[in-house]
Amino acid sequence: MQMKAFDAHDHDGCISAGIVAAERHCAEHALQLTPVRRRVLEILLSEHKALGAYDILEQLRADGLGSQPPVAYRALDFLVSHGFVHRIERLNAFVACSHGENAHTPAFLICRACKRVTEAETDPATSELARAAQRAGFVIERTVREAEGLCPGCAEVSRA
Amino acid sequence: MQMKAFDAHDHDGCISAGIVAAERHCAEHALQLTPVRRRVLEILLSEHKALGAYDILEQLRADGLGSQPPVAYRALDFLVSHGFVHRIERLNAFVACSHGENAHTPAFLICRACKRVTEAETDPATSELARAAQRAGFVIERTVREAEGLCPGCAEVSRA
DNA sequence: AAGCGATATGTTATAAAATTACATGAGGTA
DNA sequence: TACCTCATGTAATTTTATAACATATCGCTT
Repeated sequence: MQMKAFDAHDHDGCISAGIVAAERHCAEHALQLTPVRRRVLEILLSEHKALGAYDILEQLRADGLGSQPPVAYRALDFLVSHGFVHRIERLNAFVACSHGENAHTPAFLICRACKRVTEAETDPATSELARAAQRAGFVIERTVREAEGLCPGCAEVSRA
Repeated sequence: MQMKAFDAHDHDGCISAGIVAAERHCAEHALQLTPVRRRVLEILLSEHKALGAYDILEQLRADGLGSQPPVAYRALDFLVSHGFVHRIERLNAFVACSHGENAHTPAFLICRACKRVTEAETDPATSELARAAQRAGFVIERTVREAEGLCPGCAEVSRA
């Protein structure tokens, strides 16, 4: 299991791996990783933090790549719908996926102090949500699992 | 486990039980269940659906109980912070709690067709989120667990 | 090459959700 | 009374998201 966001690591690798994975997936599925989409993904890959659409838009603007909200939202829709980026409902914000390109059911740990977000792979079948749904006869199409709190580093600081 | 929202039931009982539980809790804890707060709780108890703050505000306005957004948001903040109401992050909306007054870690099943929301009690300790947090050394303060899909009734209709 | 459909982007305007800041009011209590 | 706390009233603004319509680009067909 990867849980890089809260640990020191070679972050340049995260960026290039994310871009490469997206490029490959797009090539294989006849999808267009256009300049705007690619740039939005890069922006999100540049830190393990969730960014709001307007934060991203600001950076796009600085790059001369689009200045109106729909530009950012459309790129984000594309990236989210193909699994390159996840939306964090709790924050109305977005993070780059950190699990290569395969479909998955992620859970997120959101540090309220340093704002980093880490993605944990979960087994949807064994979750409480799935069990509750089964008991109720409910057909799940999408789930949101997000925990807010303190990452190891920030928890330690706050105890000190 | 209660999972009333998707089943036929004596709904008047839900409303009065919700109000009574809130009244009692407020009396015991020296909290004020003011007319606006009480009315917002009633509005939310009147259906097992999530309502946006502005939907609620509209009803308050009709009742002459307040017409500006902060009125609704303040009442909702109060009700949420004392556990009488839950916020559904996925919908930016609110539902009345259906589990009496004790603190709990609910999960929600949201039907995208009929819009009803049901609350399932979960054991936070055994959840995927808790396991992931434990592995990472993350201290959870709050969790969001929401599943979107089709309730039993709407799933059947869509299969027909 | 001209025309066509599909996909992506540019731009204006607006909607929806939430908060800030400051004024007012209703109770208790010293 | 004077004061404090809690709750409400109100105006203005900020933040997040979408609708609607125009333009551009690319591949395909004829």
